[in-house]
Amino acid sequence: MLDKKYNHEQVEENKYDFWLEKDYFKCDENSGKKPYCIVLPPPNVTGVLHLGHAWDVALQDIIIRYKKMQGFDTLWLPGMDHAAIATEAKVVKRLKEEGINKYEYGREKFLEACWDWTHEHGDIIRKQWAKLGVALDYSKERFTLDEGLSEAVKKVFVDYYNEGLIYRGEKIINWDPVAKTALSNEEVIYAEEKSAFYHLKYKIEGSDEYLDVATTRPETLFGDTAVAVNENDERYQKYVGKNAILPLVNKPIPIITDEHADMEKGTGVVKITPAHDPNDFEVGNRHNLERVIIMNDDATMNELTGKYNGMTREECREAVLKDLKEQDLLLGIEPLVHEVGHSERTGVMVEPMLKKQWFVKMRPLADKVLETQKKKDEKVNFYPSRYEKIMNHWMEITYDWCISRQLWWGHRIPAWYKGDEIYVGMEAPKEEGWVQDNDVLDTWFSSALWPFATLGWPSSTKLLEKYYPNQCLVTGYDIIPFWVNRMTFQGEKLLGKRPFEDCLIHGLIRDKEGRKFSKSLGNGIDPFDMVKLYGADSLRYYLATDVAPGTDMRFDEEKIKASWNYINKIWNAARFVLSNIEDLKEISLTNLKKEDKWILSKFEKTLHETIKFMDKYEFNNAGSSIYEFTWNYFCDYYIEMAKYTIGDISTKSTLCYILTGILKLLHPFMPFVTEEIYGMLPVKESESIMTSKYPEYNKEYIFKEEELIDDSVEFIKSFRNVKAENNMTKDLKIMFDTKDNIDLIIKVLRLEDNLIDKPLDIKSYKVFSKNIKATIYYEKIETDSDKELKENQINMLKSSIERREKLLSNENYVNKAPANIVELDRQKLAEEKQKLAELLKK
RNA sequence: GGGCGAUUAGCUCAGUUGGUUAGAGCAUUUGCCUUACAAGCAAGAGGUCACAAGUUCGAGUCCUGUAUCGCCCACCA
Repeated sequence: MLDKKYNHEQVEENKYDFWLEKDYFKCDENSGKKPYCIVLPPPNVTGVLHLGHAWDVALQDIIIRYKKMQGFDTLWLPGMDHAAIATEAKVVKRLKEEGINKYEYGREKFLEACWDWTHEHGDIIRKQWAKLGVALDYSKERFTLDEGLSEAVKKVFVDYYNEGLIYRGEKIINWDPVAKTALSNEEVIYAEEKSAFYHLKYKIEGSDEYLDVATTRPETLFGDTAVAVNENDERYQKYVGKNAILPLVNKPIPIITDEHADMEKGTGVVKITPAHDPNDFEVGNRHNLERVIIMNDDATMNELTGKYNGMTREECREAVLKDLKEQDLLLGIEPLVHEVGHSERTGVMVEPMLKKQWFVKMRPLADKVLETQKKKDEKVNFYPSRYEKIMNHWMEITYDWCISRQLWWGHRIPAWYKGDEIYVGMEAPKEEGWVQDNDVLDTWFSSALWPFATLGWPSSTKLLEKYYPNQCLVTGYDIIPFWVNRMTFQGEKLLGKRPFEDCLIHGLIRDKEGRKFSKSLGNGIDPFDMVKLYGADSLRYYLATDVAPGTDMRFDEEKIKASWNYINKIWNAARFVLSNIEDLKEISLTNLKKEDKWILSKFEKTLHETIKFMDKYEFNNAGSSIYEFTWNYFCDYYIEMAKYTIGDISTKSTLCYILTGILKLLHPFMPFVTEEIYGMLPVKESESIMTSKYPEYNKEYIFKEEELIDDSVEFIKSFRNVKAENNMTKDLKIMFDTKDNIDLIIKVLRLEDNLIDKPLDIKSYKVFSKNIKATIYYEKIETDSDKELKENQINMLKSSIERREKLLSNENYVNKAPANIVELDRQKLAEEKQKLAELLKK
């Protein structure tokens, strides 16, 4: 006998180990079954799992368990990401707390510390996955920095280099002066900041005239090597060819014309700093200007800035402004709010700087994706489809990807230098004197290979053959530019096929007020606190069903409680069923009663809907569909009715059949409790619900309406309504005009002692459904509120009848609207008229 | 400067191709310890679907515009 209350702790204990022991999570690449593969977005080993991860894996587990039960050979491949810059920052911080400096410690020992960190957090993450009950195939687990991935990464680098798709070049890149590394565009977060246009006086050499140069970054003037105006700008033509005097420095720099100078913007005069601005860099190239780097790697000013040497950017700006003012070179300050780039990881203001870095040439790779996305059967299908636009747009505008990072934790770049010579290869050159590049690759360079490198690529393995392309990828929309896009162009370039057929995108989880979860706000919620309080099943069900696909979610603990209540409801329904079917030997759905047929029909309808929603990844809709069936039909009606025929084989069979069906439909959402209850069924097809078959839509159990009890249900509702609205007590009397099909109604409504067969001469109330009619006799003094209620009812009926009559007299409506809709209106009208007549009679 | 999303009951959210009187959970009101469940049962109340105009017999749903909020993208000196 089950406990009276659902005990999630007890239910969830040991189940995961049982599944693992039975190898239920393992794929079977040698089976003839159709493959269904998802690779898990590898969480960073930086930390532990948060609510967002819980959401992400819950969705994937639902898909995997659903597909497995449907007979697919499922592979859900787990793994973790070494997260180069993020992990390195954590390890640096930890060492610092121990008084150790990264550089003094040395590369080798530092990497050891990183591996220690990785193993520690990897263990925690695996335990967390277990708590959530996710069906990951650990025998295939990978790490972005493991041997296989490293080989794949090297191969891509070498091949691309030989093909000209990877090159080393000196360009303006985003420099993180805290992490002291280059960043890609995607790693730069733009945020609005209060700033100003500073109008600087650049005097014309040998004249009293000057140019008004507006800039937001006066401290970069030391790197100016020209001043540009537009060639069509008549205001400044007379100065072109002359020199301007660089303020403070008093160095002459040429006044040039360039298309970059926009007459409409600012004063139309722009200072050119080729080593610290991407646009100016281009201008510099066009005009062969000198590139003067004026900052150190930590973004302090360097020796080229003279007395400002050693100042931070901010200090230097203050000092420069002060000095400019003193020398009457500051024309004005115009307040301005603009977007300033910050490092995604360290939060520091990014410095555009001229650096020699490695790049991936993006245009040909991106074009291939744009081409493929036009082909219906070859494209990545996004759910919701609008996210496809984000990827396509990115492919259109993307430019070369800076992949080198001045870090230690990661895939070291397979390039060696000897003087001016470069060697790129899988192994170090044999000869003496070659020195390997010190840098590592962007962490996303390896994760971009995740859908196939984890399956053995570049070797042609059985896994790769069977599970590539993956069937689905699940991730948040914030990861599309970093990861989804890059997997797509890499997969299509390297394997000639999309990496996954479907891409299910979910939103971000926020706190109750709609704010992002963040350390600084201190609003974080540990999902495992929730697991402890309500169980993993409750948390998963909540996460999977709360919002429509692709939208953000506001965290609400009350809803997890509601999920718990739902499971408790299922638990108790199971308690009733199991305690009454202990002696059931087999399910026999013959000699069915009307109510059996009714619930079976409802179940088939629910199943049909559920499958439709599951296949579209609309778990919220699938969830509601199952919920409604379980609670409102099975519990509220069928179980109540079953109590009166519980001895029948057909009743027991139907109870068992429906309960089994509910458990199966819910299993992907709440694996633990469904496994627990499934294990107690007297008749079942397999040891575990995980290896049972998902129900298939069966028209055999769709019965005709006249064989069902919908009409009785309608009568029951009508009776309860009249009884409650008139505050009737148990001593009401009722006379049935209809004699057929009323036994069940009498039982459910407990009317055995209230039946009479002759009218009484007291106040009466009509109760009826389409086919069943009865009169309640109940004497009660009518109060004002009763009268009001009745009047309201009459008025509502009258207005509804009026509306419908008008509608039905509209020829356009009757002719153009579908016949069944019109017919329905006619029926309703007739019913309403009848009801009104009954009410008015009294 | 482009693009996307949101706006529906007190709160959090659903509403598929336009079609019964717009739904759910929580909260709320009334009545119930009915032998699976009081974390429950039964019955209610609660919404001019942000605004305006349009198409249509019919609009929460489609078209146009507006407002507010949010997000993404973009080299605005």
